This record gives sequence, structure tokens and C-alpha cells, in this order.
Amino acid sequence: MSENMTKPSEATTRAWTSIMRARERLLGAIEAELKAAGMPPLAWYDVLWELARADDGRLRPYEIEERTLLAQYNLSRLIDRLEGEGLVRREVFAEDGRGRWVVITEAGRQLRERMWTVYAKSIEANIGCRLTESEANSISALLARFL
Amino acid sequence: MSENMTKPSEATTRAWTSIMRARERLLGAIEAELKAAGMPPLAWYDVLWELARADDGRLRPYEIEERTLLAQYNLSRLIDRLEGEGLVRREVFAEDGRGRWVVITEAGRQLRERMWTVYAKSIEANIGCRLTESEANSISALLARFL
DNA sequence: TCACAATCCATGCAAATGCATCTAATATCG
DNA sequence: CGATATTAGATGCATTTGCATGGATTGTGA
Repeated sequence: MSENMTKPSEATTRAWTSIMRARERLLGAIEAELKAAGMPPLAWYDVLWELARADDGRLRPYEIEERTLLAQYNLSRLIDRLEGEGLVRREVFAEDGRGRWVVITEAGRQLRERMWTVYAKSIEANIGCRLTESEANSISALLARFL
Repeated sequence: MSENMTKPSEATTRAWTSIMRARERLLGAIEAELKAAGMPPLAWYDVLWELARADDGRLRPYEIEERTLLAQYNLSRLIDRLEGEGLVRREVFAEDGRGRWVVITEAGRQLRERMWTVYAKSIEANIGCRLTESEANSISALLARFL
């Protein structure tokens, strides 16, 4: 707990507010485009994507949690909604009676793909077209410090 | 509306997820430290800070909205809460009967300062100490493309 | 000037979130 | 083994958000 008491530099503070604001703006734009296309929120995509690329299309809730950074209680209820829409289903996890599998359904895979057609265009229109490849790489390399 | 149909590159997509995740992690850490110190959420800070540095310590709601990127209806109710705590007060805006002033109080200024002592430490501990000055500058320069 | 549109902010209601806690099952340790 | 702690996930409740719309005022164009 021995913290460094040094105050952040101007540059550090600007970096922080840039991260906050860029995310704000970009997420706002992208979510708006998804919504305009009649698609559900981005968090649905994140979960469906993690499931779709997992072995057998299934993960434990805590695994989804780690991969998406969703809070446990939020994920639990997001899965409720996804299940209600028939996009995933919960199955028993035999090796541990406390655990569950969350399995993506065919409808879930299809929705994810349809979301991706919109999402991809959005990412390109809001982000890709404003960065060179090397700039994009710089961003992910620099921000990797925080992951 | 003629959109570029090109799909985003790998690098672009990674840049986007880096932004989302870095913000997630950093905000989580910083909000947790504020809360641990008994402080209100970061959004309160943002509003108080914009007011504190504005002329006469006051702004119109729509000005706060622009500066903080808060949604209009969220800001309206955030101001309710701030007002309830005596941190700001609303005053009439004589030139336009639709408008309002939001004025920071002395208690508001003091709270902002106390929050800053915690917030600054958090920014340094989570961000500053992981970046050189030039890296921090690179981040803000690159992300400025989106602002 | 008068009808109509636009702007500023507030608010009712439904949905999502945060927090604390609960249940059920498993792990640990005497 | 038995008591206790820990883990996985769900949930009740209060707060916050999102969406649509409302009320009040100002701008605009015939």
C-alpha cells in the first residue's frame, strides 16, 4: 500500500481524459449505429462473440466475466436476457455442482453474425478510417500497459 | 450516408478493444479508490470541475453537457443530486426563460478539492507510473482523432 | 402577428446497474 | 469426519440510466 504520492503530470492527465472521452464518443456512435439497425446493445455482442469462438460454443459464466470485464451480477442477468431471447442456454456443469455452462445457440450465432456486419462497418467508419495501420498498432501497444 | 463498406483491419479492431478495455479497467480501479476514500462517483467530479474553472463558477446545463459528454437527462438528474447535497445551486438565467445557471457553491469547491487529492493519486498510480511523458503524449495525440 | 418549429430543461416509466446478501456446492483443515 | 471457509452463481432492493415525452419559452416564416 505504500503509494507514490506524486501528482500526475499534465500529460498523464490528458492521456486519461483522452481515453475516457474517446471511448465515450466512439461507443456512443457505434451503439447508435447498432440501435439504428435494430440491433441489441454491444454487451450482447461481446458475450455472444466469446461464446461463438470458444470450444463447443460454451463457457462458464466466470470465464465470460474475465473475458468481457462484466461484473458478475450484471453478467448473470445479461445471460437471463440472452436466454430469454433463445440466444444462449444454460446447462449443468457436471464436474462442479456450483458451476454452469452457458452455451450459444444457432440463433445466437446468427445474431452475432448479423451484428458483426453492422458493427464492423461502424468500427471502420469511426476508427479505421481515421488511423493508419501503424497508428492503430501504436494505440493498442500503448494501452496494453493497462491490461 | 455513403459509407465505406470496407471491414476494419485486425489492427483497427484491436485498437478499438484496447480503448474499451483500458477505460474499463482504469475507471474500475479509480472509481474503487474514490469509493474506498468515501468519495462520490467520478461524474460528480467532472461536473464540479467544469463549474469550478468556469467564469463565476457557473455554466448552463447544456454547456456542462458538451464538456462532460453526459446525456441531457442524466445531467439533469445529476444536478438534482448535487443540488440536494448543497454542492451546486440552480439560478435563473435572465436572458432566456428556458435556460438556467448551475452555480457551484463553496461546499462544492471544497469537495472537488478533496476528491482531487484522491483522484490525482489514483491517476498517477494507475496511469502515470506506467507511461513515460512521451508515451502519455502519444496516447492523447492519437486519441484526439476521435474528439 | 400568428401559427408552427425549435430549443432548453425536466420527468414518468421501464430497464439496467450496483450493492449486499443468499443458496448451494466444494475445499480445507483440525 | 465435522466444522468452517471459500467459491459459483443468483437475487432483492435501492439507485441510476435510457427513452420518450412534457412544459415552458424563444425563434421563424407566411
